[in-house]
Amino acid sequence: MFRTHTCGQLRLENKNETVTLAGWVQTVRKFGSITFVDLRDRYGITQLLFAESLNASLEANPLGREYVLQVSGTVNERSNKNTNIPTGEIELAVSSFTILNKSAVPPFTIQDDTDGGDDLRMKYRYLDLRRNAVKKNLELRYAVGRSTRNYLHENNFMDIETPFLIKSTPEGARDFVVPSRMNAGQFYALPQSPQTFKQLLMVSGYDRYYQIVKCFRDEDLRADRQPEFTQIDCEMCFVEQEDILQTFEGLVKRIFKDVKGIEYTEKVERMTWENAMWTYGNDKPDIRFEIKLCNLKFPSHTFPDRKDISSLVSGTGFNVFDDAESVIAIAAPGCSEYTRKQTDELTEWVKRPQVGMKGLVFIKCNIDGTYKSSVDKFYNTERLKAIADAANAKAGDLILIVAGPEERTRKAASDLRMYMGTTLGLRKADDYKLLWVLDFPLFEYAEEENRWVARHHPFTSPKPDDIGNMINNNPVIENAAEYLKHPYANIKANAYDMVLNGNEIGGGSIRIYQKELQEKMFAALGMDAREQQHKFGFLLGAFEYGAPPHGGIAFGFDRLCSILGGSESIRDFIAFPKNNSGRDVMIDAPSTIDEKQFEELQIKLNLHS
RNA sequence: GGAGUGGUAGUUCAGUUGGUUAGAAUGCUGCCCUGUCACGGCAGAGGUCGCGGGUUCGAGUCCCGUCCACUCCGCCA
Repeated sequence: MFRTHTCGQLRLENKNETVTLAGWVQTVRKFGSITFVDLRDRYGITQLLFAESLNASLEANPLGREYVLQVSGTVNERSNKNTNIPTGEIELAVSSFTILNKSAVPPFTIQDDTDGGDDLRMKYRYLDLRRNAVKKNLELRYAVGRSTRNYLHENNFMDIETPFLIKSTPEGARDFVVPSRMNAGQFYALPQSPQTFKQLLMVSGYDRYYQIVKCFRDEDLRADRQPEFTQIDCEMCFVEQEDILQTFEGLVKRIFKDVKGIEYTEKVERMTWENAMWTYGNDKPDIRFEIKLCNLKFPSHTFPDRKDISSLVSGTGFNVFDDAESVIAIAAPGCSEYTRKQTDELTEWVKRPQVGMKGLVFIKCNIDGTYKSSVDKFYNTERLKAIADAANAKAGDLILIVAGPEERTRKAASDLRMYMGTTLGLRKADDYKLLWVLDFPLFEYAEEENRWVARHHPFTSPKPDDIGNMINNNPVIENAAEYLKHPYANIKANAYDMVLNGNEIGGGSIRIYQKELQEKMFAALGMDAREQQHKFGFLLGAFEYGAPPHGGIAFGFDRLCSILGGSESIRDFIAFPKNNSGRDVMIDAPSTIDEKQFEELQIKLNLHS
């Protein structure tokens, strides 16, 4: 045995015991003839005392940061205790030591507050992982995983592995492909998710399946996206939407309890997709704060059931509003005293290319009940008051109004809402609000191809009421300009997303399990019978043999961990993440391969440029 | 595919209007120090200013190109 205890273990009650520790040198503090060394392992830090008797030995074998050390000695009570660390009441008076391995000087400090930048930390990830801050994140990830497995196991879910080398499918994200040597000229794809396999497991009667599993999507990355990421993937049969919502609210609540010690007792809110878009301009709204959108003007075909109040802003000669497809306001609480500088900053913010607004209109609802707006020329007090009332603004609030094309304006209003929420400190880190978003549209219109694409995926069932509508109508879009009038535009999906503090943490649907409906769906997505057989013959075949009603959900494991860990970036919660360009800068992947490998695969490169 | 920001010592950064020898902190090395725990003190080493080209008497600084990183848009069923 290299050690009798860990570096986080010894306490005052171990006083006078003879022990052996092994670990890494965190710091060396030399005081002439005595030397203090902090020894670190996964469990903590223990201070070592090298007394005068070891001086010569230390000079012969000097210690540096990150040297691997084995030390034996006696546990002493410290004369000066350190209350900042759990082992701070004791120290190990070293009687003998062995340098198990030396270390080069690390390129950055291995501390909670490292001086290393992201790039460097990624390149030396094995050093970064020694840091307490990163270790805590991986521990949290492990805890989330354990909690998940415990809950699902207790609820009769069965962990079943599914293959990674599968078949490329047309819909959805770009596949990572893997050439097959034994089947020259043919390719596997890595799964974007185990979707079809888990459905087949339902057909096989494994009525509750789960897996914490890697998924692969070859798309451009973001701070919160990785080319390979992990999902908590689940499927159940003989269930309706309500059963799934209940089961997986339970899972998330359990994770809160196990990992964060939070009893989430309140009811999980629910909202239709239409209502989310109307009220928050976003299909994953952060409902921790009250600010809501006021739809002063909107296209009637987008929200056919909503009341038109555009007369409040139209017809005063203010062209920006008169000509806009949509005009949306939010009331920022307590901001009526904003200075010119502050409002200018907000204007600049919405004019950035990412937001893309031409400008921002302000109405200050002064404490004294008067109004002051940047468009006083066009709007009298009466109108301003009417707008303020519609926006639910109180005295002391600042109304921000954006105008322009519907989609962009709605997104800008939502972005602005989130920005103000953050700026005003309304998005509190320790506040968690769960939300189900329901009744998504089943289809989206793909302009380039003039056809429907599945918003969720092609296995999602329409709402029961919409099945007839789907079966009995021709999916072909005759008039591209009026695709919104096509019966398919209004079909709702039996799908649901779970949203936590403005993040989509999971999503799923009740699946199609009837062969005919599945064929209709594929046809709606532009697949003829031949292509359907080629791509999904196995699934259609399975549906001929007693497929049960089923549905499921998948949670983004990395993102869930990052939210629970209070971080923006999922990279902090992945042991070996990839950078923005999908590179692993530590092992330098992807890389070229040997000519021999190309020959075996019978593949030739044909690089552009 | 598009937009923006950045790249200067091992590391994190500063660097004025284009002007003498490019700085700070930290880390590193050496010496001193018996109670530190962000130890302290003294001394020292350490630079292809991402790369290429241009403007200029003179470029870390201005211009063009390029590479890399990050953030966002498109994309991510």
